[in-house]
Amino acid sequence: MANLIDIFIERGFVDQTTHEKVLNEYLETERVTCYIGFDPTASSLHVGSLVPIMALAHMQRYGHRPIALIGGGTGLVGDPSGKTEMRKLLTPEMVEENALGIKKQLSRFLDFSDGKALMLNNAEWLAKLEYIPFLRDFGRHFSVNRMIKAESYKMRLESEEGLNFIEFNYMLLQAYDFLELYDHYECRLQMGGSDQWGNIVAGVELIRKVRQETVFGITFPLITTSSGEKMGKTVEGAVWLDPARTSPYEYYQYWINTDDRDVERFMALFTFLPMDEIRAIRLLKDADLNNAKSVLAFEATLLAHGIEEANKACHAAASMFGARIVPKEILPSSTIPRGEGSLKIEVHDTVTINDTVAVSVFEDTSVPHTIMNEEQLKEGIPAFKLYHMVGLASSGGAARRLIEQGGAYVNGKRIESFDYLLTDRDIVNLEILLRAGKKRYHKIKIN
RNA sequence: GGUGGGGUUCCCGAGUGGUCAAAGGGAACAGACUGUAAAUCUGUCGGCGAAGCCUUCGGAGGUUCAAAUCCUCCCCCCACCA
Repeated sequence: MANLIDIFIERGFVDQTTHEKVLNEYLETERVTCYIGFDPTASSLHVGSLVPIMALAHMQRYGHRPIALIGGGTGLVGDPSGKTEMRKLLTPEMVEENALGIKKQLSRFLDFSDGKALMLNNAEWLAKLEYIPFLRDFGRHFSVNRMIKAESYKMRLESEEGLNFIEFNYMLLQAYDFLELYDHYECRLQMGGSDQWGNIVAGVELIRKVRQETVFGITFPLITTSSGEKMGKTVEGAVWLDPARTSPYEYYQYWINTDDRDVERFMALFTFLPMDEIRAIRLLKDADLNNAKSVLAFEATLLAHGIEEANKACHAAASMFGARIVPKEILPSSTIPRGEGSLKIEVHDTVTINDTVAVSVFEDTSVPHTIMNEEQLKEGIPAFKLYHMVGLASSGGAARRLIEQGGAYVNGKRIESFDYLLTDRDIVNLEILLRAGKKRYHKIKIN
């Protein structure tokens, strides 16, 4: 079996590790249990959490047992690591609700059957802690002198806002989690983002002090895009894994818009495609590089939403932006639909305008859409109002500007005037295709 | 608790009575160029069917023909001292 650490390093998952050598041996010789904590700060995980999720998934693929630990207890305290501002404190009800959503999403990446992966909530043991016994048994092992030197607290200690006591305790609780998981699940490895280094090391040290045992930690690098942004941020906010918040179509679009420079790196991190194939895309350019982006988008959507949604998103993209045939030589292991045969777009009718946009009609609900009845259109509705209504513009004024700047298209044709009246005459095959700018689409479906 | 400094539009930040919907930068959006990428250039960037009007400068009052700007009270943040 290939050593997992090597796989992790090869795919870009590793920032720092503790006891590199011993950890290597440990992973080579045993079926291990490892854990990563997830903050239940929202009812959905987002793209920013994909690195830890993928790390757990890799673990499982190599026969190890991953534990996803929901921070139901620690979420009540708030982790200050790497944060410039204090976290909002969560109520127990919120944590409970969020944990449910998170489990659902993790189930797509991890197999929780037969104890092959576990999901635990640290509220289980943290809520029961008593202050005095906790301080006496564990608090005495923590040196404040060391804690305040921790990188994870540094930013806050130097900031104007400072660090308050509840947050200062976070590290102790996370260290205690590790101990708990070590005691009850033989978990000897904790992973996390690079901002978690201090918290992870605190756990490693606590276990050494109270159990005289060596346990391990791995941190992931903070993944940013080449333009310096954090992963998973768009104007609309985070890119969520919950299809109700970010539709599979938008999710697919997020990935297809990946910067050229990031394709190889992201492919290694966010898909399971073999590394030799991924390395090959380094040589691609222009259209072929775009094909590689399609594969990235497809594979990422496949993992997060399943094959059916991935196919739909892929077809929707093809119908909106033009079909791409991904050659067999590019990422051959990917199951992305390739070529004529597999790319089924039911084209009942194709209207080609200016040879640039093909409007095809087929059953799909991926592209954002609004349902209207024909009556509403009979008397006509000014374009800028419609654009605002369906959310392609944030206000009437914004819609007006958009149109005046030439960024609005109806059925592929640029509209010249903001008060262009859309009527039932604009309906083509029971829909009207609105476009804002180069890549934002919205369909009006009739009836 | 004391003293001093602050809270401005998405973010940073200028503005100390009218010329302020508020400089400048960033982000964002559109156009051109392209490959649904990046870079670059140009334009836009509170709301309203756009004339004018309305809302905005921590909150509430007040002075004034006129307030982001002056006065009063309150809330919050920071620094130093306790």
